[in-house]
Amino acid sequence: MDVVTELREHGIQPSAQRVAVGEYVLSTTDHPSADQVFQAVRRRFPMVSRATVYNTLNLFVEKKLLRAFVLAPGRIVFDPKTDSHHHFIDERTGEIVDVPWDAVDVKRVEALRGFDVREYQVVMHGRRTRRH
Amino acid sequence: MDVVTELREHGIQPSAQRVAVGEYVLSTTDHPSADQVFQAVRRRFPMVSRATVYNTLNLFVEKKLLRAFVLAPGRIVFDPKTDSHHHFIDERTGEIVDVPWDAVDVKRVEALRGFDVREYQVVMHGRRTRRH
DNA sequence: TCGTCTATTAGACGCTATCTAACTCTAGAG
DNA sequence: CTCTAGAGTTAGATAGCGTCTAATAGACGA
Repeated sequence: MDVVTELREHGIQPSAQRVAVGEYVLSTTDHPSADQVFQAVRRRFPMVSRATVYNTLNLFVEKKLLRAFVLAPGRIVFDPKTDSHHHFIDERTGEIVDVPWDAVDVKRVEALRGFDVREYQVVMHGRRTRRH
Repeated sequence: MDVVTELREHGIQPSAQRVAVGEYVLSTTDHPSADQVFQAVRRRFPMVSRATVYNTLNLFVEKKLLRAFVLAPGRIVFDPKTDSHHHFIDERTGEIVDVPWDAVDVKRVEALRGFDVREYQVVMHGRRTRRH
């Protein structure tokens, strides 16, 4: 889908900078950090400022175009997959891989006493044995 | 168990500072950040330095007295429970609560193709409906 | 006691993210 | 079309967290 349309559908005014950020971050599977997004966007639009990229990413998260995922201290990474899925983190490379929701069975989360669980995911650590 | 003994059993030379850090962090269920540990320890030992607290926490993690979790932005959180368990994060207060391993069923993680999963946990977000 | 290795310290540093104040742009009213 | 208010962007300052450095202090065996 067109990025401009996608922004409008989520109630976001599509400025040039927002489209530039969106074109990069909404089509990657790399789980980039905010600064990686900043560097990537600046390659095409050298006048874009750090503040705008951070503002835009936070806006996208607020408007549910992106999800933020906390990987390491001081490092939030962004994920354009807004449907539920799990994450696997390679302990050697730090690489983050999406794991399909159905690949793992999780039961009884909803029945937890004393908690109203709105969302959850399984976070796995280990080593990748082969590419997909 | 005595903190001094616990340190020795994990191959850690028990200095005064390490015992002070250990007495606080090994007996709390609060999931404190490194800086919270620093503030708490400094209340009792005002001469202790930030670097020592950070060094000590990293040493404890390395020696498996603690586990470090990155669950909230910009915050490593330390957890003296070294047995497997899950985590629930209250989206209003940021409070982190341990969830017993058996409270949730997770199946098929070991069978994931292409991944050697060494450890995993379920991270839940939502609202707490009552105290335990 | 001496010497060496370990531990601690204050402060500097680096990185990430947010804030500030000035500016530029845009959309809508008239 | 012009004007204006609000939205968006900007560079740079600032804040928070964690690590590093160089010097000092302490512990332990010979």
